[in-house]
Amino acid sequence: MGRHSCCYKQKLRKGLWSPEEDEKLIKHITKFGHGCWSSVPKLAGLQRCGKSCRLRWINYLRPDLKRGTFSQEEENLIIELHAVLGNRWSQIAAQLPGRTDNEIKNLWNSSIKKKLRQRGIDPSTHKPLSEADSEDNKASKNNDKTSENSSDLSFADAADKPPRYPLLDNAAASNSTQEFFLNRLVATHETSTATCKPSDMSGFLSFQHLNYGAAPNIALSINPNASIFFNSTSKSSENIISPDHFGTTNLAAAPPLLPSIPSRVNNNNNSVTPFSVKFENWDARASECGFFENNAFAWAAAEKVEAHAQSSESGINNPEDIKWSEYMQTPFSIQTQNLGAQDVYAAEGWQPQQQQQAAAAEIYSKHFQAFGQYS
DNA sequence: AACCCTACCAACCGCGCAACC
DNA sequence: CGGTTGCGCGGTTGGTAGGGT
Repeated sequence: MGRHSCCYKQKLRKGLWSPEEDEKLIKHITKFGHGCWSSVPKLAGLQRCGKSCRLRWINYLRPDLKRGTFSQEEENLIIELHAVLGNRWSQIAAQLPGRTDNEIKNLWNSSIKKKLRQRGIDPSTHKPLSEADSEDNKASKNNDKTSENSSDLSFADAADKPPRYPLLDNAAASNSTQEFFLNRLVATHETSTATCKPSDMSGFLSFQHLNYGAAPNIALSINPNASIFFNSTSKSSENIISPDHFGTTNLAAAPPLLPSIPSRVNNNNNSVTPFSVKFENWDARASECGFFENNAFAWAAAEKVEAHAQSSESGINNPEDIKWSEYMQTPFSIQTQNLGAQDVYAAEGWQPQQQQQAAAAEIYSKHFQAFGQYS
């Protein structure tokens, strides 16, 4: 206590990040890594505090971020993990590749909490509300009008039943939730001797153990040969995707799972997969980092191919996050005249999407007005 | 058209912890 | 060994969009 916030220093910008700031930060980190965060803004030419830069990178600019809407499987997993871990968002996020603690926290507070209550489940205790009510006030019998609708949550039963968490049911039917996860933690630490990180719970839920065969949407292929550029300076909690992050002992022997994340698929709005586009468009492509040369993000391309195939087959339109195109794709497409996003997509078996780009450009210009305060 | 309300989410803030000096 | 620094986490805030009246 008592320490001054770094942002109290004079002339440090606060508030929303402009595309130019994002560009500076990304360029700097892709070239040099973040190293000491406090030195990043100076080296990158930003009038921000290091803390702000770190936050922006972790929550928004990191190339391995998935973004887009959460799948039902992801929501269920969050609920299950929250039942065990509580509000330890970073640990929950560690089990959801491409998701940030901030993102999960926001989802929890804005959506999941409400859904749980509607289903008669206390979001803090994960017990039926009727149970909690009877503890608080035995006289009040809360007859739920909450179970009138069909559930968005696959596990949710009526309020008078305890909540069911199918992943846990499948994996450890006889165990309590807490016991199951604790057992998983112990087992993982015992078996993954070489790579298990002691300081956190990374890998305590491998995808196989989480029965992701039943939840393939969160699967992720790992290229075991890929070295991650930021590994040397990143701590596990930053969730830079690395092979040992998902339970090395299991994944090493397992064939790579082809990712399919439906939330990223959209035929109408925008199907931009941010990092493959933006990084290949500018300096990082030619830089020394080998960020893409080593195929660390091969899954992204594979995902696009499969996602596109799925969307073509099913004709299902899913909501898609277009922020990346707002901030990144459009301006960089303009800057790089020889290699536009269309070329990248074409090269990777992805359809050129001029119309989507136009839509993104429109939205970008719309959002850009919001940055007028800085200009 | 204007206002209000709600939901969403990016960003900030304060704190704890660990490493460093 | 105590102070300082830097990082990460969780809680909270504030801006914006969208829907309703």
